[in-house]
Amino acid sequence: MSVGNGLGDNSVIEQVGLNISSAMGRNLTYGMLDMLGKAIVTGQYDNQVFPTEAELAKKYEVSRSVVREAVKMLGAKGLLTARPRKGTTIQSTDRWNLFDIDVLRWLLDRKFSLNVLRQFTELREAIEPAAAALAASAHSSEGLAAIKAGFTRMEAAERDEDDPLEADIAFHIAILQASDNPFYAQFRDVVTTALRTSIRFTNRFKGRTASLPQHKAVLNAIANRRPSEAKAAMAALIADVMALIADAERSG
Amino acid sequence: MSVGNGLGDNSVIEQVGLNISSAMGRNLTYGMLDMLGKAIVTGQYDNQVFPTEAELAKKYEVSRSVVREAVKMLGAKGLLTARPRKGTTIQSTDRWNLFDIDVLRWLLDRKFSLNVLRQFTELREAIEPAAAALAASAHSSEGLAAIKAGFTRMEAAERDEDDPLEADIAFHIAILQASDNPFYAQFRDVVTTALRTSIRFTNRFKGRTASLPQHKAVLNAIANRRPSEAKAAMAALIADVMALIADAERSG
DNA sequence: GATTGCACAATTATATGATAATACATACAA
DNA sequence: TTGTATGTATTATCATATAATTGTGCAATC
Repeated sequence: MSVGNGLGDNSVIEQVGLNISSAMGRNLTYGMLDMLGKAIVTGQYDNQVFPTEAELAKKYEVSRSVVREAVKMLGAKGLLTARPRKGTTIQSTDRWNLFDIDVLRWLLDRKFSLNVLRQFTELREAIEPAAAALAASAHSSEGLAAIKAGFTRMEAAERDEDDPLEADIAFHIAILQASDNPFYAQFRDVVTTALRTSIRFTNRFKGRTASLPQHKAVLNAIANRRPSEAKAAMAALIADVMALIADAERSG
Repeated sequence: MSVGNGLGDNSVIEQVGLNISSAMGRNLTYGMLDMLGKAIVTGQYDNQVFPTEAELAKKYEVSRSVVREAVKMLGAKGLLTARPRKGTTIQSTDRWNLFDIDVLRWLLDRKFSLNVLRQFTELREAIEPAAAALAASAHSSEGLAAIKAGFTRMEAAERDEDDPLEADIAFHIAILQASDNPFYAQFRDVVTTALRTSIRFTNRFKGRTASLPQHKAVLNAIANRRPSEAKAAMAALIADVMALIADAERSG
């Protein structure tokens, strides 16, 4: 099945046909989702009209069903919109659902920008202290146990007996969950994704190890049900992260 | 085409067949999305296995393509997941993307959502003061102009020359946008949806009219580039909203 | 009796082709 | 200039067929 259509063959890949194969996802549709999503977010379609269903199907050698379902999912995430006769078009970036983990991952996978990391940390400065305060007043015994477990893992990581990043994440996630507010808990995957990606950066500076005493202060305040203390402790902790980023922005 | 299949005919509607018709959305697929999403969120499938594609297609009298594309969208929003042989299943609520405006709308549309409204306002208590602070230090001239415009609309609404709810929304949205941080700006649609829905509740008590002086304090602080003042003013404003909700929760 | 392997079946996944609906663009008419 | 008809490109919908996946149960084996 030849591919030399009228679209212009500007790359070897295009000539051969982009073989998605379910290696890229759990099936063709999810492979397509990931490939298109990444392409859109990285701006590969910026100065051209987005292809039609038929063109995408031909280019990626999949059926129109696969294309349509992937496009529908990208629509649900705010990246695309489709209209008869008009075609499929990329929505303006302010319509993108940044709290969708796929979108966030695509965003962070691209040429990583300190700017995005800073903006994200600005959000954490609002969310996490508030979550800590809520956790202090509302936590269940299991919630507190999870926070403690996270801290214990951080101590273990200090002794090289656990992964420091995963321990750190576990601690922060546990607090979000302990807030007993689904909107705060919602940031779980977002914080995880963003931290996991940003570690490349922050690792570069310190020998790592997020400050254990600061984390302990947060833990204690929550355990003793002191909301404003927990809030302040968490705010201090994230302020340090922010200072690190500001440093990096200055030094380039 | 008879519908008396083996699914059990427990309602008149089901006997006749649920006619989606594109009146429910811009087309059949979006109608299906809305109908299924609402049904899932309101718990209509809670104690039963979720229907298969074929069953849904028959029940709603649409083709499998329509069902599949709607299901894919609901999957992208975190509500559903599908596996061969296993069928389509509802994901646990902590996987639902609460910052998707459709999901949020379905959540708020259901009865007894005062609790959700309170939890959402707890989030606003963190987000909006921080956004106001950022807006105070980072706002552009257009950003400030939009905030002023929102306030002007609120003044007009006071004189019955504008819709008070829409004016209030415009003010808060403008601040989120002026923060110049896409993660904060992201809350635009969420805040809009939530406020628009919540008006039913808050309307019940006072003649409503969000406090004009309080909003003016926020505006002035931002205009004069005083972040901490803006933050405090906004926090006071939302604390009042929260008090209103707490009142409602007490009185039922 | 427990484990392993195989056949079967249910369900989603994919492909294909046909027709309908939508709405942009153009030409033509008033 | 405005309105109207018509052609046409694209998504929307339907129908049907086949493939892939995987849980279930039965049989074979140890």
